[in-house]
Amino acid sequence: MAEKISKSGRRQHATIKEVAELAGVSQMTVSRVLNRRDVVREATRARVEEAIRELKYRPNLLARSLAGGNSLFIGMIFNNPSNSYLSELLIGAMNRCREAGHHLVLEDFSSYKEPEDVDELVGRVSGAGLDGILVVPPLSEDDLLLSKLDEVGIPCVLIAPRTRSGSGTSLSIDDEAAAKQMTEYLIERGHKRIGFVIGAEDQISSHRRYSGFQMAMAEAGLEIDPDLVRRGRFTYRSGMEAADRMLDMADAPTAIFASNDDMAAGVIASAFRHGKRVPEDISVVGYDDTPIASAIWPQLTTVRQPIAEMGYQSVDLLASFIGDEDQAGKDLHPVLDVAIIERDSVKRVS
Amino acid sequence: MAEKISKSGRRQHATIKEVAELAGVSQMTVSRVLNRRDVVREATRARVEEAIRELKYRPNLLARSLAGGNSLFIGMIFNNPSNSYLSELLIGAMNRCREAGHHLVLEDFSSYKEPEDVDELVGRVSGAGLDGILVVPPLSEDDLLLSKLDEVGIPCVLIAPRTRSGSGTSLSIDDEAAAKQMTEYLIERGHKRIGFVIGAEDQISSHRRYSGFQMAMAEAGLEIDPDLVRRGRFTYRSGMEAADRMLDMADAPTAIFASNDDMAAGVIASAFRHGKRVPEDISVVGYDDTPIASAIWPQLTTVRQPIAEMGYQSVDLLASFIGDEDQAGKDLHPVLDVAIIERDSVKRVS
DNA sequence: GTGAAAGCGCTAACAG
DNA sequence: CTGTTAGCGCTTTCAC
Repeated sequence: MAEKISKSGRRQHATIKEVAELAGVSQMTVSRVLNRRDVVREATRARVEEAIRELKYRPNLLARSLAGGNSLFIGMIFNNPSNSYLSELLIGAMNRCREAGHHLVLEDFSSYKEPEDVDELVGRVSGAGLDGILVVPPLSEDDLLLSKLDEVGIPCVLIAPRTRSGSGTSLSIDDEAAAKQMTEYLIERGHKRIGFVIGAEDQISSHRRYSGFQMAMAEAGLEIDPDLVRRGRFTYRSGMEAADRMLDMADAPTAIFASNDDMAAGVIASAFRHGKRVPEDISVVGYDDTPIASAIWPQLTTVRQPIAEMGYQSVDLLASFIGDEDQAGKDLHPVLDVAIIERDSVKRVS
Repeated sequence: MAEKISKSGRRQHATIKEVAELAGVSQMTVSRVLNRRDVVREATRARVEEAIRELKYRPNLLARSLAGGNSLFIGMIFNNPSNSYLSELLIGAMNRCREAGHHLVLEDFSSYKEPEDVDELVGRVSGAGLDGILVVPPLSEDDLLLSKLDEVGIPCVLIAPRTRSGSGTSLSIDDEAAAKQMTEYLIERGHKRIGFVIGAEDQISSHRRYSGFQMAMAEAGLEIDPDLVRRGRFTYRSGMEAADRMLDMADAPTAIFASNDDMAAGVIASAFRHGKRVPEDISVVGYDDTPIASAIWPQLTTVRQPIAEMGYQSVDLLASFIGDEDQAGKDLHPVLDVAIIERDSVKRVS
């Protein structure tokens, strides 16, 4: 280790200047091979790369952003800090921010309970010198907040918002297609009497997921028994209650599709209370692939959203929205695909 | 809004130079009032502060850290990206990093499955020019990884590690005291026959939590029935199985303390299968306050760790460890306090 | 008390 | 293809 140690005991990293000296070129040339801009001659590039390796040089991101002048301060607002969804979003967003030299600033909006709170909170982000904001659900479904944000004119990317319109940009996943796919998965495995637990009435994803279920059933020529469709509130308990009603029926379903994992876990609890085994006596599927899906037993077959990917892309979306005057020709509301995660809660019936 | 807009359409923030001009002083003076170093004369300071307000000036953190020369690149390694624990830790750490001008770099170690993987992974962080590393559990309990990290000589803060010793620093919470407190909570509410589900054998927190349980029982003069102590694996299913055995007994416990929330949820599922109501027929408590604790029904009374606070403090701990030559007189292994979160899974018995 | 100069490490603009 | 000259916005000397 030939590293210099400053008086503070910190490691000094090699700088571009030292690399340039070792390679016998100018700083600019080093900078060029780093950024692969114009083609540096093969021979010089090799020398520079050798020097970089030797000195274990790593570009200083701070200096890079400062000099480059194109580094955004991006805020991320959320109201549920203890949430695995947030954790994945954060990872995706941070990774992209680091790559692109942007800076992510977290703003906790947990204290937002009453409509009166919104002004203070929005003031906090608008006065913070942020270049743009990433709005994490369920904040992205809050019309009051959204309109206030729009008022102060700060660029926003809404993550999984209620609607895909609006003055800003948004990033969503196709709930309808996903629910349709999951229903088809059940149908392919021989299920015909399928129960469905709808989510909370005020969340748009509830409707879209139910609609996907309806589409798949219709396409397969299967009938939906109205008694097998119950509304829940996206909570464990509401899922349990919904299932209680279905399983009390003489002609109980062979499978239940709950609109999220919490409710699906509640459905499984209800099955236990009714002396039924999962998946032998009844198949259960969820949606979201939250930690509860793999925590419970049997582990839940469910729908997984590419959450980290959304975090990653949301940064780019915001950056391109801020960077360009004209938004023409750009997809301001991209939609991402989901995947079915097969675990142990579904069984084929004959 | 008198903001200048660059050709790229980005907002230009006011700089220290503009503030200085408006206030009729030098940049240096502005810098001084910002950093509250030596006392700037009251009158000048007022002028500067007025200018700052007028221009909505916010110091550029990039430039500040670059010039200051004291800004760390801190890595955070984890192996479970979809985890609410990580999300809170991240929030705490990021907030402190922003305040202190440090940079947090996330490194996903999920691919670490076999001992062979460790060298490549450690190489990734040691070659990345990081000043230090925050090790998130359960990585902080992995002796192989820890020794490799030690070998390459990169400063680490271990979050909730197996032991409080070691060459680096660590941050933990007092599992034993917390479990003792929770047991006392149950005892105060009249419970005498209390079941306990131990966690996975290889995790040190399992032992500490059980030990806290034993201490409280002993101090209260209560006996521990060996049949009421079962080992689980920190999973839902293992909690369910452990409770199955206890609830099959003629003399079933009136309360069960599971060493984490997943197992507690499994205990509740087992109670359902045995036709018991929670908390009317049996009280159940967990540990961790993960999302599952408030997702299930009834909501779990549990122990909450100050996770975000740990993230926050871990950054300072690392920074002070890196910054100073002599570690004398500093607490290298601080221990944080926990809190009991009262919800609906406990009932007083007479 | 306050200011002027120099530079943190890098990249943009223009030369050559 | 490569080097030179300027800064990015701030803080650190060291003067006054």
